[in-house]
Amino acid sequence: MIKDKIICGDAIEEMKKLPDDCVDLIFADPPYWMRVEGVLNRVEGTPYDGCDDPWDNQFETINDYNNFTRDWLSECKRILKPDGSIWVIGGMQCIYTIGAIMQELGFWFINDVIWYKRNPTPNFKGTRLNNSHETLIWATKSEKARYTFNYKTAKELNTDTVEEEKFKKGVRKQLGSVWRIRVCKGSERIKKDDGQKLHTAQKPEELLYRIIAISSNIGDLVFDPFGGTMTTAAVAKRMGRHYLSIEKESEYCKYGERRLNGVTPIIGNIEKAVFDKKPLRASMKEMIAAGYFIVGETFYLKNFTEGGKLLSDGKLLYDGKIVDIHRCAALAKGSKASRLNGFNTWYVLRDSRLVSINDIREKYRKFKLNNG
Amino acid sequence: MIKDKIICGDAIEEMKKLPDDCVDLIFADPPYWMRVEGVLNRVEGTPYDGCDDPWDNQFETINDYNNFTRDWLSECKRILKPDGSIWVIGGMQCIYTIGAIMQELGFWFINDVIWYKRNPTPNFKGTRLNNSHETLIWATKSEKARYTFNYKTAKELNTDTVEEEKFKKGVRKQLGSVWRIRVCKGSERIKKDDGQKLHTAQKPEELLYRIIAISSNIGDLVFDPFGGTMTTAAVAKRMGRHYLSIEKESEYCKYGERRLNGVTPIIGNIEKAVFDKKPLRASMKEMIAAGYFIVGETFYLKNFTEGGKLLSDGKLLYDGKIVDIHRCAALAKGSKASRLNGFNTWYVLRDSRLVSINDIREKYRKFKLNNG
DNA sequence: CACCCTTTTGAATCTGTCT
DNA sequence: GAGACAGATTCAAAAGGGT
Repeated sequence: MIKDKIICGDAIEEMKKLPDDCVDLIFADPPYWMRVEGVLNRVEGTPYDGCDDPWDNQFETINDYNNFTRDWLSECKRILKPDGSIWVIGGMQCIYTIGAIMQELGFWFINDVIWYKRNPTPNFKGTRLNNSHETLIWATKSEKARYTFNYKTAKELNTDTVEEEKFKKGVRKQLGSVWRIRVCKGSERIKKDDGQKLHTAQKPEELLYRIIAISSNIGDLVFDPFGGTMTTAAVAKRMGRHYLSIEKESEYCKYGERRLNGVTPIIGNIEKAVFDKKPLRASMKEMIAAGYFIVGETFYLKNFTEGGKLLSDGKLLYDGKIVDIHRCAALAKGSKASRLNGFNTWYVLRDSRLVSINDIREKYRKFKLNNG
Repeated sequence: MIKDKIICGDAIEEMKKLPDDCVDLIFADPPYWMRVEGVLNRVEGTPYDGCDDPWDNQFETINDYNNFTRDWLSECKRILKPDGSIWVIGGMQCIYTIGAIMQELGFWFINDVIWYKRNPTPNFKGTRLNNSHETLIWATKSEKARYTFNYKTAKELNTDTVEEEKFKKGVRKQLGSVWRIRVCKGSERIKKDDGQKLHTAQKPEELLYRIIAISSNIGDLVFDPFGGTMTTAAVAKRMGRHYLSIEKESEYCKYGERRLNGVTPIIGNIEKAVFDKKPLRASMKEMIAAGYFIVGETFYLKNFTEGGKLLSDGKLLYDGKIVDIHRCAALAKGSKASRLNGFNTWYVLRDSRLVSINDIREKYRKFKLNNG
């Protein structure tokens, strides 16, 4: 499989050369149909294509744009792995068409995400509200897909709803669907040799950083059909992912190669998604067999209330009934719920002191990790 | 024309009975088609009382939903005045379908607006990003529509990007497309006589307040095809607009009537959009005719420098040339500009003291307002 | 009345893996 | 594919109750 490459060519034609189910993550920033001027533009307004190209003429009507959208999305769906996911970004001119076609093609939406710009261009004319956001759609190929979502890593990155001071102290909240991110400006902006900016719609690296951190793992292949300034590829490489980007404009490809050559991977906890690593499975039954719990011993609540006697199958005898530790937790606490997390509820006596069964489980997991 | 009424019946059928081009503003909160199944438990185990409305889940396929959407939007387009506008709200499950169909029907998008919820329901299971927004589309029937947009009123209402303290001091910034508004909870929520909430998706009054303040004027007719708890009608009535709402559920209509009976109009500067009121036109010529200026009198700069003699057509004789007061201001101040604002430049003698001609114009405007 | 602590609740496509 | 079972999971705001 081709990877870590920029392909200079037409997105749809080049995608057709790729095999089925070959990429883990797609980020797409497609051209959009601006009906005001009848010119095909990127979000924020730069012309997408040279006007001498006959490819332009396909976009004379909204119907042509729909067909184009359906074509590239269909190819994306084909090359995306069953458990992979896709992000598409767009402004109000195109995102509704794109979203509707995605649903028509069977894509299943995980979230739509708002990029709420910290420093949008003001609307000088005062004829409408200042357009200060763009929309991203995050989706899978099907409802059943078990997509990568590094929930805790996302939480770790959440600067949107936690004030800066609290954030520094380590306070983290569940990440939401509105992301406050700066527009790409200053030194981040790729300049041509003549000092002019290469592209007016260059996406900020922070946006791609979040997307890749949240929805992919180290070593995954990140694909971008409309590579542009190669932000997707650059951030993917920096984060230890593989990349593959298609771009039609040879000038963008040239500067993109140069940009990618300057990127060195930096792999930290976020990149490795260590917060989301799943612990070893540890059933009560096997912990009893390993001697970490003793059949017949009493389980207590934190306040020393007796909560049941341990049976050999890992369940508890409580009030004459045999129930699992989670159900028993709900009963003992008088909860309306049928089950509560037993590991956060129960304590046992060790050296005359109460010890959380969760702590004991952690010890067992370390043992299991070291001893096969 | 029917107005200030709740119509109990099917939205599409009842709209068909209304004439063409009869409403100024539409707010539509259609069924979202959430596709929720089963019971969702909170972390503590209690069930979440979400959207179990059969009305929301009546659609079998995307095609059914598309057809329904196309039907009600078509009727909305027909009854909306040529210079009116429409707001439609939806979540990620439906807004892309809605937006695409609106564009297909020829609606012209002014803005899409994000309702960024201050207190969204968290994602209890950590399965995806916390869905903390809904999307509104604001559109007209055609590109040519001269829609109402109270720009300065919008700015006046902007609490989203100005910190509270500065806001209190009167600092205002251009209103953007992301609105930070609380979810409707607590005492604002309409309760049934048994104490249960009437409706699972009651919209906050603040949201409607902004919409109506920004995109309508006193006396306009505000229409809502899916009235629900009648928030649209209630806020419209409070703001001195006429209302017309359709609702299928007779229970909602009953409580809606009760709610509307309790509403008294409160008309302030926001409601009247005074910030956006254009001042009366007042030409020099008509002010001379009304005796506010005397032909032949001298116009002075603030420092008593003579700046020209007033002619009968309202122009000034300056340095042997006949020029208008704005051009003359530039000449007299030696400015590089060809024209400066003459009303801020010139003074005339009244009772031996210099008086700004702008103050005299204000007096004249007051007179004109009171005397036709 | 002020303050503090607890309880309630909001348009939600809301579990994963092994047998 | 169904069933068993292990394991992981929430935030802001307002209402209500007690001191």
